[in-house]
Amino acid sequence: MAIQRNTIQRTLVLDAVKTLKNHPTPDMVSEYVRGRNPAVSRSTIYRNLNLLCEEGRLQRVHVPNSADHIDHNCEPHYHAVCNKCGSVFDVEINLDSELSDDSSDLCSYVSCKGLKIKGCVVLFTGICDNCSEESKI
Amino acid sequence: MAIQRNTIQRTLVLDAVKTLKNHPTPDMVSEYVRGRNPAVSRSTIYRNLNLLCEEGRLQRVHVPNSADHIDHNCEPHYHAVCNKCGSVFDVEINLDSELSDDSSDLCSYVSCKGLKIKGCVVLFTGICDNCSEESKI
DNA sequence: CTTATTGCAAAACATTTGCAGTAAG
DNA sequence: CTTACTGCAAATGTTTTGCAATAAG
Repeated sequence: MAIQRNTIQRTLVLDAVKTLKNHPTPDMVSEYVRGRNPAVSRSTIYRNLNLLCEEGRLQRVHVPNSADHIDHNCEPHYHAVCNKCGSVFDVEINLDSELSDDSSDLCSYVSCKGLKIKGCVVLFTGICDNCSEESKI
Repeated sequence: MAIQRNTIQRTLVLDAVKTLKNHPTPDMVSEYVRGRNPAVSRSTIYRNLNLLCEEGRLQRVHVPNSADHIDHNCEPHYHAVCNKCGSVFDVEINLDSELSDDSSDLCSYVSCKGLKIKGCVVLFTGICDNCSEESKI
């Protein structure tokens, strides 16, 4: 079912992701939304994030061993996750590389017996500045 | 804690993954193991898969919206998942491409503000032959 | 003997769902 | 009015954990 009505809950959810800008998890969205309207339920957060992602107004970032993260930027681009704190960052492509923003380009480099490859998910990993600072102390 | 004892349960778990060869989920491992020894508990399956992966004797393949899959082949290589049935396949690199088996090579193509990139996870997606046959019928 | 390992049941975690009530159009 | 949407509570799927009992070395 597509989006047909503009509820205050829906607006709050979309605004939260756009305001936070930090690839929040549904939980972080929930916390932010509840700060402005404590009555909004967790199910509504999840349902609206799902609908907004399906409509292409938000983008989902799957992170292993963690909740999903939500990106307000729907243009194709890569992400990186901190192995310590789980924060998600946007990644920049080096100008002189063969890699493009569109990860499905990688598909032309590979083949697979028994499966027709259509797309590709890439997630970079590392340690964020915050966490590497902490470990120095 | 590292592996120190060779229990029959541990042997059954390792044998299951090596025999099945199809990147089974813990559930599929459990079913196979229980076919040979119904007393083995699910916790033991999980605990042994975790230990064997930590030791580098098995490899874990994270699949979004699905249980993990376990690979008996620990050499670095890429995987693809069927969007319909969730089966996991090994991917072959085209000989004349810049892509190598080691996904961390991709890291040299990108940079990230606020995070030091160390590695990279790649998962190809598509439709397997079985599922595309089914949809033709 | 010692303690790593097991089985069980319960908990944890992220997310979805059934249903009756509410509100957007 | 109609029915998309919400809130709640309960269920789902996957994995982990506390604890007493077992067994590997």
